[in-house]
Amino acid sequence: MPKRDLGKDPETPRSKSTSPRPGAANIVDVAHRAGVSVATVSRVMNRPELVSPATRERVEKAMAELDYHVNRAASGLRGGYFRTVSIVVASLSQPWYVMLVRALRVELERHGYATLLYDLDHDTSSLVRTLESLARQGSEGVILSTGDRLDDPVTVDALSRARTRFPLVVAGQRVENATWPTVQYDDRTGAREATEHLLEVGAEPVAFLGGLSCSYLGAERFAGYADALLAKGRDPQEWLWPLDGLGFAAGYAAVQEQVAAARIPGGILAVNDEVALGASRALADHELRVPDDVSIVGFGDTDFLPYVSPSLSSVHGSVERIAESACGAIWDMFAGREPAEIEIVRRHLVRRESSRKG
Amino acid sequence: MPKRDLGKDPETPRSKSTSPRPGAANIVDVAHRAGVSVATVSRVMNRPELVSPATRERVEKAMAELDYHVNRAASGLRGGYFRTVSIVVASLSQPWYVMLVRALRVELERHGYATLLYDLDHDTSSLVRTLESLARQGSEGVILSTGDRLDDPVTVDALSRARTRFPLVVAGQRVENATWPTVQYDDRTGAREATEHLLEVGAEPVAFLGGLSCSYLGAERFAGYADALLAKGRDPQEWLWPLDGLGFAAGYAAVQEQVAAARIPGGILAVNDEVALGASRALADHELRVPDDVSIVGFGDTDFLPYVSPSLSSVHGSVERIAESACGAIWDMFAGREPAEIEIVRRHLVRRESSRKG
DNA sequence: CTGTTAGCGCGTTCAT
DNA sequence: ATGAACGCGCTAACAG
Repeated sequence: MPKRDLGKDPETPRSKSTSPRPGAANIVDVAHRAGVSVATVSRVMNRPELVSPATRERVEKAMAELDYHVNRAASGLRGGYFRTVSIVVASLSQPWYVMLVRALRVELERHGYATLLYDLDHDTSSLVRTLESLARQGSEGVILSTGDRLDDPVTVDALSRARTRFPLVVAGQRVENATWPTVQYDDRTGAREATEHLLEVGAEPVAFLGGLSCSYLGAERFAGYADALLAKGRDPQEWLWPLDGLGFAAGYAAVQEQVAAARIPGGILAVNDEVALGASRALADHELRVPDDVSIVGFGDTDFLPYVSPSLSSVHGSVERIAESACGAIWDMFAGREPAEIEIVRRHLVRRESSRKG
Repeated sequence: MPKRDLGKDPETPRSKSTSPRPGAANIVDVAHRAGVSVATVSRVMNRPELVSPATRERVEKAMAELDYHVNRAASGLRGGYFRTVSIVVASLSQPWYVMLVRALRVELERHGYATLLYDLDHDTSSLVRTLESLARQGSEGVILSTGDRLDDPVTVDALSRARTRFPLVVAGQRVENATWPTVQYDDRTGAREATEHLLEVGAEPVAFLGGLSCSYLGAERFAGYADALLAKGRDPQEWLWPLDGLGFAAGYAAVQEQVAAARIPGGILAVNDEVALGASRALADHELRVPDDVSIVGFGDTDFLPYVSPSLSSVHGSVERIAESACGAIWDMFAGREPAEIEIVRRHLVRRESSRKG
């Protein structure tokens, strides 16, 4: 297997600039201009506390005058770091992952790190490939977030090997016997509470709208749903509705199909907010009113929920906390410390019109 | 002004790994194992046609066995390229920019390029700072997309200087006398057609919901709106509604305020889809029906539009075309060719429930 | 507090 | 078709 990482497409033109930018100032130029050695310039950038204020000022002036910017390649080569972290997400078509990327970026930027972005588009083989090529792409660490199942042997192997190459933290799920740090929501409890809420407002029976086969999140949320139903002596399998995809269209199609078959529940717990909105629209198209006929609760508490009609209830969880924890684990690993193995972020239900007492 | 790009926060732990990964194989190891010189290994990676098939195979086998991955830092240092492009967007809170990022990533990945992501969050000073630090962050080129005004002297200067440091393409707007290549939508025509459509369905008067002061896009779309109104002898200023922000909440608040003041139009052209949805909800909260009382058209044709109630009409424009053109310009510049100065992508209206003949 | 110096891993001549 | 050797710009020892 060839290990070429670069420009596989012969059509792709390659950058001509063999040496960086012709007129660009380098550290030697700055040192010269400031009348100091390159080491001092380097210190001003990396360990300013070791340089006298007067010297530091001279150097900084020289840097400004020459429009100097450190060369990341040289810096990374010598120092072994890049001040760059990779984020790998399941799919940017899902708003929650976008929220996560935003939160992570803020956190990373705050610490002076740049962000490399990868989008798997729910393709597992793409995960393995991405992990493989991430090896030396120039990022110091990787934050992976996906709700898709990660526990098949090939993926676990890829993840384990990746872990030996760079700090890796997985946001969103926990794999048995996994060796990497994990941050995730308490999805099971969140789903149980949401289901209990639906039962409380009399929205029976409650259907669970979410695919399970290849979704870790779906399975986890279904487990919480099942907890609530079993406590009431109901069969959780009876109103388990399969879903083909995780977007608006999938939610719409699934509900459309069930309702057309005259299967009409009192409430729907959707695996995410997009599916919930799709479901809501499908119900509307069948003259079913939300929440009077059918209540709906989604997952994620995405920003559009208050503005759709009816506004959608959803299970909230702080994405900032996830981001902070994930970055915290990364900083720990950078520092050679052992990160906390698992961090669980609590969820809570946000009630809106779609699940009011009807 | 100090030019430090790295870890400003003293609290941030720094990566310990002085040399990359301890056990990582490098090009020397591969050469040794394959019984060739490092030059040959390099050729296998970069100019495989110059290596005999037999040798190539031996080298590739060695690379696989050693789990070798080229070191981007060293490669970039020597070769002056990174196979990385930076994307800078106005705000990831707006779905259109997310769509753009997705499309760009696909295009870049297809050509073997990684993606660095920056989010300005509509902060102009942040743009200047970002551009500044992008200088040598390790990306070969920059694609900037924002609808915020770029034509103040400081920004233009920052952009012009950036352009001397790396290939830069601006997606979304054109600045007079600008020296950088631009790809953008034909927003003015799109807005005119949307307004004409609203007039056709009898949704008069038509209000324009969009801030102009700091938004290039707002101004452009207003111009198209004004074109249509002026052709009918209407005053475009009369129903120009200011907007504080560009999200759901801003659209909601603006319409809420106008309606509370008993200013009720027959139609609303919103500067984007989020604003349109916020507006739609505000109308609903005032017992105004869409489209029977008020029609709405947005901009962007975001994916949730068909699933809200009523579904929202919107001005569509191919984000893939924008992405392709932007990348095309980047490849041109990489190859030393002059890119096309301006590329305009056509728009067209997608009619949905919110602007049906009422 | 500051200067000197040795590589980091790779791509590229220029040899052969 | 292949190899030897140089140096890209920077950081981190170490020396002073």
